[in-house]
Amino acid sequence: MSKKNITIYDVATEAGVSLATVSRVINGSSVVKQETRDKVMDAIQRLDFKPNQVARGLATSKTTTIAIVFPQSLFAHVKDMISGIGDTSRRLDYNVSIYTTDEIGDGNPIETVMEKVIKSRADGVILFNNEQIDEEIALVKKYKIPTVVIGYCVSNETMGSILVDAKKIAFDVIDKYIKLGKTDIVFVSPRQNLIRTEDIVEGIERAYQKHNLTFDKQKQVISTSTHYEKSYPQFLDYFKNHKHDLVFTSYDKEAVAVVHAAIDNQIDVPDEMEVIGMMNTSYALICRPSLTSIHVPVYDMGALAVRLLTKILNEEDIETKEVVLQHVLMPRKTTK
Amino acid sequence: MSKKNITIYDVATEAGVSLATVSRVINGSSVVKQETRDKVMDAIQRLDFKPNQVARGLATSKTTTIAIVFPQSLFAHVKDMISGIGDTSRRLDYNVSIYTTDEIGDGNPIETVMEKVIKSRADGVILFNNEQIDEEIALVKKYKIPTVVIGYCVSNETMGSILVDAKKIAFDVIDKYIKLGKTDIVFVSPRQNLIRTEDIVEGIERAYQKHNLTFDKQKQVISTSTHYEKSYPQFLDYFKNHKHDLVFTSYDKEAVAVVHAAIDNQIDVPDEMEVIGMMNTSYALICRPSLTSIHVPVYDMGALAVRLLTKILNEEDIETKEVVLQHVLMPRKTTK
DNA sequence: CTGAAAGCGCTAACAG
DNA sequence: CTGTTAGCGCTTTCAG
Repeated sequence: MSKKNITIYDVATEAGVSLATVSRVINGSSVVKQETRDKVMDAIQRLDFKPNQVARGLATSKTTTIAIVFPQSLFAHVKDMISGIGDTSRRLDYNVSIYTTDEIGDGNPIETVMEKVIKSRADGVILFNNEQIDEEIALVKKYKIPTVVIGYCVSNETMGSILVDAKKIAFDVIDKYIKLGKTDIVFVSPRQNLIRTEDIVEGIERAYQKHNLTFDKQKQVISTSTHYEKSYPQFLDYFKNHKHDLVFTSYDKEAVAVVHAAIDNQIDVPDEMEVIGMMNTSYALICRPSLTSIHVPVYDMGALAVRLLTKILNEEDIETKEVVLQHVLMPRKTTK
Repeated sequence: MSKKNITIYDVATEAGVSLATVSRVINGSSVVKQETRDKVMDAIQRLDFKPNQVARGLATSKTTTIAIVFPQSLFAHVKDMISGIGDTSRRLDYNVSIYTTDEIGDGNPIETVMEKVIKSRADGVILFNNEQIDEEIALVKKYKIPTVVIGYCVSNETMGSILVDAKKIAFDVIDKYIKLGKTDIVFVSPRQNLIRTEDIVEGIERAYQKHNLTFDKQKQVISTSTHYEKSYPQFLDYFKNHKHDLVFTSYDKEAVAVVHAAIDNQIDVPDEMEVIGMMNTSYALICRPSLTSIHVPVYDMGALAVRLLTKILNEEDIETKEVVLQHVLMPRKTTK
């Protein structure tokens, strides 16, 4: 507290100009004579002046920060995107604030969290598909705050989405197996997931329909935990009296639990049963046998999310507010 | 833009009081008559007023946000702490902004990043031990910004640390093995790590010294990549003509690479060679055989980091600014 | 090309 | 217990 923060005003007197001029140079305004610009730059240097973003935010009603909000339980997915989000925001000169929901159980988390976002006056928010996404979307809509959501399709004046085509992903793999006569297929999904379970199931159903077969959601969809300590025992028990042509999971870690549990029940993977995971994370590599997985471009999804969001914020021209990225199957040892 | 943001002034007129009074009630000042407080609350409700944090920040020179900065490469560790950081900041009513370094390679990342932190006027920052921690600490010191660093010991007026006793962790395991006559021990570490490699090595050295043996850093410390695609092949090659009593790694994922590579070279784990990892992540569970690992209380470290930081910010009494947490060995199948 | 002056929305003495 | 009045540090017309 000894040396008070130096302000634009200090720079102005130091440089012998008005504070308006200083403001102009730090904002790169073109209309400043080179000579005075230099004087100001010098003063800034000498005083080690760092413009106060808060004050600027108040004056411009822009905070240049974007808020990302997600439930703790979705962390595994989100972390893979944060690199892309971080790099891109940094490049575009945005700050990013994280707001996590649930896990604490105090009152109504989502509303509470969104209230903080509102108060913070973040310029925009990035949401991730999850069980309560509709509620979250309703809230950002209510407060008209520009947002892009990852993994769930919405778009309007101030909203966009970054997606992979979950229905197609599911349809393609299932269709392929059914064609080979392998119709005993099961889909396992933890409750919280970045990719919409509903979409995957719909894709699967379509594949079955195409071949005049029906997919029985009651029996062919298994829900599980994101914790290996829970999912592995569950499947260890399950595979005592079950075996399928293919089990398809919406996240690699759960697929690993399936693979290990199957093997521990003397089911040969992939000869007797094949397994396909999703996201192509390190879990797929570490799994033995190594896991066939569907690669989803998470870094790019994060990067594009902030890019799209900034376009919305700047009211740039936008070709499409629903950008869908390509996935690719990474064949490894759990499939034939 | 149609309906302008409603401000404290609007609720003041709506409630028929002055804006100072409104300010008082939203800040929970005790000296407001219940009756007028009710009037104001009503108005706030009716207008759906959300106080502007930015304006408040400017007025109080407090942003109630803490910045966490780390290199992308440290993400695996940081993500495990963010739950603790998130929950605790939420409870204490702080926002958290993330600032990532490296990976982009534009100019001098750390200085650039810290400059953003300064401009944002975050109340405090949380740093994580990494290769450039000294530089980072120098910067926060220069700008006198309160900070707590995780995994690296510093403390002074405005700084504290959250730690585990890395030297002791290492000393204890190594001492135990040497006592059993198992002296052929190797330590593997990826370059970026939350736990200081230097400390671990020092702990190992002490254990050797205690038994009048010497630890050869050149040969007994192996550095590797955090990417399994890289570390596994490296060890697959390495174990063609190496075998040790124990290999100890500073992160589970690398231990998994070691275990798999050893097994693939017909080295029996744990009978011929034992392996111990660190952090006790899901990788340890998934590894086959399951990996013995040292559990580090990451959630608590995150939680305590923000708690300590807020104590520093509020100038509360602080017993100690270097809080060290307990670790615990989780024995599994890669040790006898 | 530069300066003066009026805010941005809220807090915090200081009176009353 | 409540209202008045200065700011907080910066941007942005509007003059000149």
